[in-house]
Amino acid sequence: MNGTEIVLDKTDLSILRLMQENARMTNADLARELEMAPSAVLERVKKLEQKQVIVKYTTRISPVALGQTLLAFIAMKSSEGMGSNNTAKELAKIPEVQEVHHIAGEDCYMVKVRTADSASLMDLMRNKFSKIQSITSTRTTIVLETVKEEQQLVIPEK
Amino acid sequence: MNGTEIVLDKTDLSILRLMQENARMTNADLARELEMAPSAVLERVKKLEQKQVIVKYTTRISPVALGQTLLAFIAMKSSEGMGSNNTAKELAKIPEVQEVHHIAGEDCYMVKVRTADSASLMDLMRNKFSKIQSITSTRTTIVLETVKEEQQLVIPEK
DNA sequence: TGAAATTTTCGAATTTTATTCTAAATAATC
DNA sequence: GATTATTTAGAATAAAATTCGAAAATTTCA
Repeated sequence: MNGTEIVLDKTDLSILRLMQENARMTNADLARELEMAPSAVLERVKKLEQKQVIVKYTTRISPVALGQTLLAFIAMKSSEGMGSNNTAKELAKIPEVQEVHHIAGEDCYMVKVRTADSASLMDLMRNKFSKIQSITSTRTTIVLETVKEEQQLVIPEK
Repeated sequence: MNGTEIVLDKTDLSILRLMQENARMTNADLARELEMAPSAVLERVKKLEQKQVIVKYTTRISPVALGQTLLAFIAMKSSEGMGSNNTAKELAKIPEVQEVHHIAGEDCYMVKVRTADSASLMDLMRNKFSKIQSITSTRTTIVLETVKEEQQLVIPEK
């Protein structure tokens, strides 16, 4: 046994499904939807937060509205030993780096980066990535158009 | 002139910065933070929603808690003409597909998929992807470990 | 420039929601 | 099947959301 195992019942899943769709839904509305007392629902939500099932409530902002029109995936190789992931941690510190994944296969990391334009991506590579010694190579793929981008999970009924 | 151009002042950016960090922050707290009347802040938030600067309020849920432990990037080639993006639209309909990007270079699309395990990814490929005739090849990269995953934008001061 | 028009902000009033707490009900344990 | 732990409900109170009219600030353009 692990002690960390998390049991989620039907009600929890419904809460998660509703909250995933609209994080600003009021507790009262949630209660109405689930046909429960607001106090009971609140209790559950707090537990989901405590158990870290709910990681964060966040607002999705249009990148275009903020002039952040460049998105790129960068496959990177690193010279570090397989055990350590210092390279990844260094990459993760950079705000423009939205994702860092350790991947199977030829390359070591898959990195997702969002910046204003290609000039600022170049900046980033020159001033940040180049400072991370362990990176031995990068292969950048520019996104021309994004058709879908979300991280909604598929939440089972039960 | 475009008519669609969006002007965001310092206050708007502060609102976005705070809301991006915590979508469930109360309007009252926002107002206190910005040292403004709640009614004025509310007005701004509503406008940001209307202008689609705020796209969505969403709850980030731990994939592990829901047993969704497999993440993969799939680079795809498609036989469709350059103008159309029907393939992408079909891919976007699949709930397990979190992202679909049209990319520059050899491949046509970069697709991000999250499922329970490798078996369900196989399922997905057999039962969904294979139904999309225009897909001519796929190259799947499995994520071994995710070090960072968010889509927080870097919001300028002014 | 400066008057008119538009937008933004404020503050007070009202409705709604969040939160707390105790007791009852339900579920789990041994 | 009795005991223990957990969950729920309901009522009470504190806090927040929302509305709206008026003042202030900003923008427009003659």
